[in-house]
Amino acid sequence: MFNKRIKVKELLALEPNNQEVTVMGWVRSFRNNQFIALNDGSTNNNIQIVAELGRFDEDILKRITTSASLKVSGVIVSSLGKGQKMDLKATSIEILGDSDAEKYPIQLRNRPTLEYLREVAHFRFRTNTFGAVFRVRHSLAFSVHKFFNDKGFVYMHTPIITASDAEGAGEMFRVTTLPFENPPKTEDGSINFKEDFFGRNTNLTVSGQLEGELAATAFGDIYTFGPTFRAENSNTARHLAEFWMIEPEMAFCDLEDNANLAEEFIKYIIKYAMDNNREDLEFLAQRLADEEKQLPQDKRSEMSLIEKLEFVLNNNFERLTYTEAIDILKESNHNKKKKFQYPVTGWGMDLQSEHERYLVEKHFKKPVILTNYPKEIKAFYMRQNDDGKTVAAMDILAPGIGEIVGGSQREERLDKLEQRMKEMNVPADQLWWYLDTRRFGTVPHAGFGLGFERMVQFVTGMNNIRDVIAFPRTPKSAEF
RNA sequence: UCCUGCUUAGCUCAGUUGGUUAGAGCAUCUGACUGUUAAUCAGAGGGUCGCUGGUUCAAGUCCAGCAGCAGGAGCCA
Repeated sequence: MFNKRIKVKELLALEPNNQEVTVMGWVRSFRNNQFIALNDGSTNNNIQIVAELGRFDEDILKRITTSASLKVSGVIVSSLGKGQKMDLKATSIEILGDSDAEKYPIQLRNRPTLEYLREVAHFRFRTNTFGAVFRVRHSLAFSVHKFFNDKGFVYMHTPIITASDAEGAGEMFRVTTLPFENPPKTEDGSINFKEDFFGRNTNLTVSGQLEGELAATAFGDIYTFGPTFRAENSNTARHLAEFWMIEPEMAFCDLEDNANLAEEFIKYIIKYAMDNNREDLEFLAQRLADEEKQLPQDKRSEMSLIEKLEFVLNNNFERLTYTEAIDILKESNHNKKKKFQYPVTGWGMDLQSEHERYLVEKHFKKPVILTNYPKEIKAFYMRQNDDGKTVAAMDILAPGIGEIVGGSQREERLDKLEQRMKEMNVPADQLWWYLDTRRFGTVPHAGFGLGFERMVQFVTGMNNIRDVIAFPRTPKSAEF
């Protein structure tokens, strides 16, 4: 009979009037042999349980240790203390699970570092920071579905295992049941994938986009939201080997429609979190401010986390073309004083992180949508513009995070697409099904990919992507 | 993968020009106190100084290799 419990979040919303309630949760602290701060994950706020002196056996009190799990019944009364409006005056305390204080790895008074908490990721949800981060993450994920559902998009589950490595979005993880020792070989000595489970070489997906395009040419508007895998040896605060990506794809849609949707979408999910996770965001804002106190003045954020999110909601994203961005960079004092590590050589160059950061953080100081990149530095499926030099690509750059969205209008003209694939050595025969959509009822269409964890980073202010996913997979790390 | 830095108690960190028995705060344990808010006070226990090798009379300290972690870069979302 656990369903009689009230969640702490609901409980704290009540007016104390001697109501009898039962709560269950984990001990955050036990002060003065009398006051238990109990948390159940519904909110970072704890319910203070008062175990009146002499009312409970010494051997029960001794077992009330950090992170022990309790079932507590009692009545709620106005608190005599200052830190909270109500107390739960306990009539019964049941220890559901002991927690050996000598061995439990997180003692909150030690102010454990984020790095340390990654080593005990199975318990880090029991801290305020990760409680807030993962409740916000949930809201963002939920609002993604709500946003698209309300617009009539169809949610597609694109395959996790794929046979095409055609997009070239990065190194892939191989999926196989062949034995490591003595795999079957062909006559020329290479591995014979005909004998593998799928009868061909298969990998974990690096993007659901190509399959998404197939669905968009029937449903009109679709989106995917699923795990994505990149076997790159990237060791940064914004890369994971396993991450979640949202990829809408819209038929009858051009680059401008695409950018409009992306901006509306980002603002929508931020607004949703602001409306539904205010307390958690305020906590995270304070956490970030405290963390930045250690930094020199010029490295601190100009705005608080909340102010930054409000600013994003209330201002249009800056839109400019790649060509305009190069001009701004070239004319910038930063460049003239040769302060870029990679000099701005001119049109055609790929933008380095430092260039993107300059545009977003120094020049415009808000999210930027960059469009119409040189075709040489972009993927084969992007629609060629009439100038013959650029493609209808779009990247959205966010302050502090960098590229958060990458998208484009897709090349819907079969001849142009085939020509580009040939130029870029993309095997057209493997992608016959993709090309078929251009043969039968092709339509102008567009879409983008949004890295979910980077979005969570942006909203929570967490600097390291490993701290916004429950169990991060990075090179040399997959413990949990 | 490249560059830089770090690795000393359960956690966060000091540790001088190489020198005898390696320190602190917090946590933990024991006791006291009891309307606390990261409770407070007193005491106690707790270390193969990341690993391997080298230099030296002597290495936590110097050198080399390896590993892990962090930050930056590249690749990207």
